[in-house]
Amino acid sequence: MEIKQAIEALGALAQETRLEVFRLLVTAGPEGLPAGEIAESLGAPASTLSFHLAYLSRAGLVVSRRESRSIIYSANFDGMRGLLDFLTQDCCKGRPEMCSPLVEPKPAAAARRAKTC
Amino acid sequence: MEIKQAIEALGALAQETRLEVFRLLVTAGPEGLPAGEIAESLGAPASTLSFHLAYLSRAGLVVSRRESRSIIYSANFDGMRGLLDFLTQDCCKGRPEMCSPLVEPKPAAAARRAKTC
DNA sequence: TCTATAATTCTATATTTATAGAATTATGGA
DNA sequence: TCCATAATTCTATAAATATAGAATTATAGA
Repeated sequence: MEIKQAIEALGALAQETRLEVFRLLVTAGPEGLPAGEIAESLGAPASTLSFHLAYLSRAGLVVSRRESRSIIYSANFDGMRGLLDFLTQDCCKGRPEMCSPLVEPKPAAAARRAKTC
Repeated sequence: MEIKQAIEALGALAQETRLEVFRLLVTAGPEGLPAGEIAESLGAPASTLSFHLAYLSRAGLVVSRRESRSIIYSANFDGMRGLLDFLTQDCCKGRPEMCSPLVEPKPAAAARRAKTC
């Protein structure tokens, strides 16, 4: 991921409503949620949400698809992974020891990671 | 890291000059760089840089110390790690498989991570 | 103490972002 | 085709951010 793209993604998440939308979509998984449901869930007007969803979409953090009259939004995990990679490599540039272990919230995480090693 | 703090850190990095400052400070390491050198290095006026450095500082991504007449800024790796943890846990909430392996740039990284497992 | 240096804070201005009602577009069913 | 629903785009306005010169503060050396 290049720097311009990273800045766009960072800016997309640097706002309360959008970060909440993203979190909501992450928990919703690949099935996603229709725009209206997201707006209702956050208690914001449809036009405001539409603005934020477009922002997240431009940033590559969510994707959308039409399904009958609804437009379904879902988290773009590849996009998020791209951002995390950018930050990690940026942060660790030349000094990898300073940013790892990246996550160690509870034993389960360590076990999970052990699998991939 | 809580959500307000994460938004501040994301916002701090979501701007070209500040992201460049942070990258510069990461490569500079714990010794850091004086404010003037950072400004000169980026070709921006001192007052502009001061504004951005204060922003990064508020966000917990850099720290400063006075050294004679200079003020030395350095990357706060703990702060950055906090942000990465927040994002990773947020992104992976309920579906950890979607965001790992987080980094796999070259064999060295895998070896490095293997040590921590 | 006086002067030069390093940086910040003050101030004004320009730019970008956010909010939300009104108007518009797209879809599906009667 | 006509109507209701789901969303977006348009528009205006408010709020936050970014830029940079001028003034101020802090430190060190002569």
